[in-house]
Amino acid sequence: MTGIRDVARDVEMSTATVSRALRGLRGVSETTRGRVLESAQRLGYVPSPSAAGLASGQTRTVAVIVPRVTQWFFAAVVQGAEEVLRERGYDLLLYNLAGDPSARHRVFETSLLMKRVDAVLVLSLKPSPGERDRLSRLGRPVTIVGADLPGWATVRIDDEEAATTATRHLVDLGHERIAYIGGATSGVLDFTAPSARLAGYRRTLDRAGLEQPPGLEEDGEFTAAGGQAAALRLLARPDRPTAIFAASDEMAIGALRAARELGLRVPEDVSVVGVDDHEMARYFDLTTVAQPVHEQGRVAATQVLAALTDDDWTPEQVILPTELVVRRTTSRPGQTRT
Amino acid sequence: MTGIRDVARDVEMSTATVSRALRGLRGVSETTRGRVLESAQRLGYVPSPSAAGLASGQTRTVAVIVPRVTQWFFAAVVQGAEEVLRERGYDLLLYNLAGDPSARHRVFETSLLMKRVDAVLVLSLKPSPGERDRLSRLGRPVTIVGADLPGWATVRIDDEEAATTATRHLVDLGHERIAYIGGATSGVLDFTAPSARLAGYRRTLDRAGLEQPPGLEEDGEFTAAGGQAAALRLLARPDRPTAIFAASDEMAIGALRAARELGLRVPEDVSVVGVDDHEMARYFDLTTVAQPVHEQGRVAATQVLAALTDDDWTPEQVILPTELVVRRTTSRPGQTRT
DNA sequence: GTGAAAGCGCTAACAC
DNA sequence: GTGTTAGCGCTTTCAC
Repeated sequence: MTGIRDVARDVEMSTATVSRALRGLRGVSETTRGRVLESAQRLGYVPSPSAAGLASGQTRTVAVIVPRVTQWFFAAVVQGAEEVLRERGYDLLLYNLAGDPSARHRVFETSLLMKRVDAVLVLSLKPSPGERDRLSRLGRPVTIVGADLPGWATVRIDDEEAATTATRHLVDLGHERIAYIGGATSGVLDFTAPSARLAGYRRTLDRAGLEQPPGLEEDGEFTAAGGQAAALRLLARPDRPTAIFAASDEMAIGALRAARELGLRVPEDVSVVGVDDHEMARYFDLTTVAQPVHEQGRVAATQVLAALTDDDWTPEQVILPTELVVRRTTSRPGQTRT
Repeated sequence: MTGIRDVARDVEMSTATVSRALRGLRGVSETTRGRVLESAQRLGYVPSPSAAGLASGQTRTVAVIVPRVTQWFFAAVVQGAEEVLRERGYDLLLYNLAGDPSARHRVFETSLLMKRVDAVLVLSLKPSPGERDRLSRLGRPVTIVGADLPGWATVRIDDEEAATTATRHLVDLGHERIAYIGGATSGVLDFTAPSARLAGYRRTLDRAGLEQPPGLEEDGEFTAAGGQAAALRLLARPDRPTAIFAASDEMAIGALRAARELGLRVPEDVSVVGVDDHEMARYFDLTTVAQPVHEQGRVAATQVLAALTDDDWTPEQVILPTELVVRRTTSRPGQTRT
């Protein structure tokens, strides 16, 4: 296993110079650098991250904590982050919280990340005060995607605005009985989206002067199955809503299925709009409020890397734009789309 | 930053004993272990993976190389692998090949993985001879998911059988013009699935004594968009097929959309069957051949960990079962499902 | 622009 | 059951 000493011996230089040359530091003559690079290449030298990490205190690794990789949204954010990390020579350590209830505690409460990574990306989780405390004790840059947490570096969309856009779209079409499918607005799973989207929905109905009969807000757990169950309850009501705003495309897709099961036509009998622009949304002809998913990952990664490099870096809150994408699951009440 | 020496000093023992106690090695009295654990806890000791890695030559990290995390199939395999790795205290380093054409080369051809990870999981990629050479030179356990590579540890389904199941389902329903949507069977992207599934399709038609008019096999690139384009070509033919077997659910979903665009009813005008049982398949009512995705990840991870632990380990080829899931996109030609 | 030397924080071999 | 002693393979002062 050729090490840096072998290269040093080969070019008849000290390991210090070889190390500097290999890492592209200044203070090495171009001739030397050239010879070192050639030698390293020829000898098949591969640096040891453990040794470099131990000596320098930097691991060139970033932890990405994700609730559930199998959800397209998270996978897409991870992919965006991976791209920029890889570009800059950083590795991505994946912490998937799904499937193990104790995982969240292990990752956040024990400080196992401390000597393991240079920075942390947290996706769609709003750390509790205790968890925030731990995170800051890490003494490492942290960026949170999809949550609103003043004082922390965050990347997200304006969830309330997204919900407003979706709801207003339904209002503008002439709907008056508009139901909402969302998720729990409290508990450990409260990232920002559930409450902010609910708020946007309510406010928009308010502004439109629409009454909000009780029972038109259901919990769909941000999954397709949950959305289906929620929609089944909503659509079975005597005062059936003519439109449903689901706070995520996956729940909206579940709602579409519920409608079909009940023999209801979409959009003639019920309009459905979601949020995300999930990769499958277009195959369902789903009207939705698109958000830049991949881009959020890129921005978040760029952010922590900047924090690692710049001395005078301060946490920034980035808000990315959303856009209504009208497809074929929404129309005026009782009408086919024109 | 408290290190192992602080703990050693605290319990008045050597760092060697503390190290042994912390790692649960035998040869430490229970009393000592107890005191060490308590002390470590109290002092907030966190081990340094870099130091441990340097000293032991083990990183307790496994690389997972995936073509594209945003594809549900890969994300699900990753999730399965992550679960068992995490259980056993291993970290997962994600290498996503999508989005960077040079990534594959960098990961396989340079030996950057060598001192970085203890083992490697490769998903749905069939390494070229050169890449295989590099991989074995790593001197680390490697398991390949979704490819058939004698001599290597692999986990997969019987792709030819899966294709046979799907095709025979269509034959049994009475279809005679059955088209196929698959992917390139050569080039760097040739994992086993494309060619094996094509073979299964052809063989089944043969056995059924069905002629295979040319032009009924199309490339859908294993994506929904590709499947849609392929189906558009197939369904525009004068001798329109009455059924389509798509080698992945994502392509099948694209085919469903193509049918809808052309005003064709599914399954009355055209039946469609896929492979995978994608999480969205049931929302499309898609008939498919289900494979245990998550489980393949678990088995693969279990395999490399076994290789790491057992001295007398030999590469094993694991084949997991598939199962036909009949939903509503297939029927007798010209008929609604009964 | 380059080198010498001192670690980084652990683990492992061997001694007792 | 526990301690001593060498490193693991780099990076980083501090000299020159």
